[in-house]
Amino acid sequence: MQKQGDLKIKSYYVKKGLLRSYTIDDKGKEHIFIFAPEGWIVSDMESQTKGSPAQLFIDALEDTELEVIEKNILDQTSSFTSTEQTKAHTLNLVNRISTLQKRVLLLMSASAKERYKDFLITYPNIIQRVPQKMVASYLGITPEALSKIRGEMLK
Amino acid sequence: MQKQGDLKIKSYYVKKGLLRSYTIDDKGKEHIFIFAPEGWIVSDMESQTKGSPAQLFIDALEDTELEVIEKNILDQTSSFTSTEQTKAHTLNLVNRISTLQKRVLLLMSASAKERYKDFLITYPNIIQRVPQKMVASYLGITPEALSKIRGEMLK
DNA sequence: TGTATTTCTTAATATAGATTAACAAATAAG
DNA sequence: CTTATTTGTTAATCTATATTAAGAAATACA
Repeated sequence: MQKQGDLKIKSYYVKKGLLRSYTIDDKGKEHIFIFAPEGWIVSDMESQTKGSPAQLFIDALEDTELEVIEKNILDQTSSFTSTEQTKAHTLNLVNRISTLQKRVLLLMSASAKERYKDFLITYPNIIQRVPQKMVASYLGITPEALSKIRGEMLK
Repeated sequence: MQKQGDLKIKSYYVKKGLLRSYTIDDKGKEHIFIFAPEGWIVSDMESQTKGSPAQLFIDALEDTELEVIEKNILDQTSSFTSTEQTKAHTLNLVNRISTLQKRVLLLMSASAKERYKDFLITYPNIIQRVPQKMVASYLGITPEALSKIRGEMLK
């Protein structure tokens, strides 16, 4: 009984609080993939398939209450999951792909200011809750650059 | 019988040839998400869930032979799919997420030259098969910038 | 409380990559 | 073939963002 292709995916529903999921690059710099405030779902996913595309970390930026909504869907040992669960799960993955694709597109085609505006729409009233340097880390720019952009936008 | 959450996902195995999947941004510029040479799998996915994150196009850069490997997994009408198929499908999605995440990370943390090197590793011997301007489009830089980078790398 | 540490702002300078332009090389089309 | 169109190169200039630095504001800490 081989274990190849074994996948661990856990998804959490954020009932209260705020999470971030991020990586650390070669140079030791943090890069935030998503923020997850109330109502969002985060997946803690780790694929053994390819050479690991840098580990993902998740941590709480506020006191947070979570609810585990699915677990180890593809685990070879514990086999049975309902179709409903599978559907919900797949929907999750597809949404995640959409989000990431949009992110790639924005990084390739939009200026830092445009990306910041998109951030404000994607995460309304989160700006008050996270330090600006983390927003910068999400946007892929330096805190200084973000500060300047915000300054410009006040006119 | 409602249709909410209806998802269409088709995946193709590339037996021969070469595909590209790309978007067109507001400014009319093309941005390539992935190349798919022999042995790769492309998903033509369209989620009705959120405000469409820009349509994805797929087309062939060479005469290409495809094999449909899964279809409409979550289609509400045709319900039955084997667990095996579901697993393969999920694996697909997860791989796609890994790839996209790596892409986001590279766009945020690496220079154009570093991304180009990564491209060469990810797609060995594809450079001969696609026009340079498409590689540039994949990297998120201009053809001029890529030309310059290639020039520098020859020393 | 006051002091230390972290975060944010502002400004000067540096740099990667965009833009523009002109030309060369390759490919397509008559 | 000959010409027209697309693709790639090179170089000059411009611009967005990084880097560095120093001070201000906020937060944590003793």
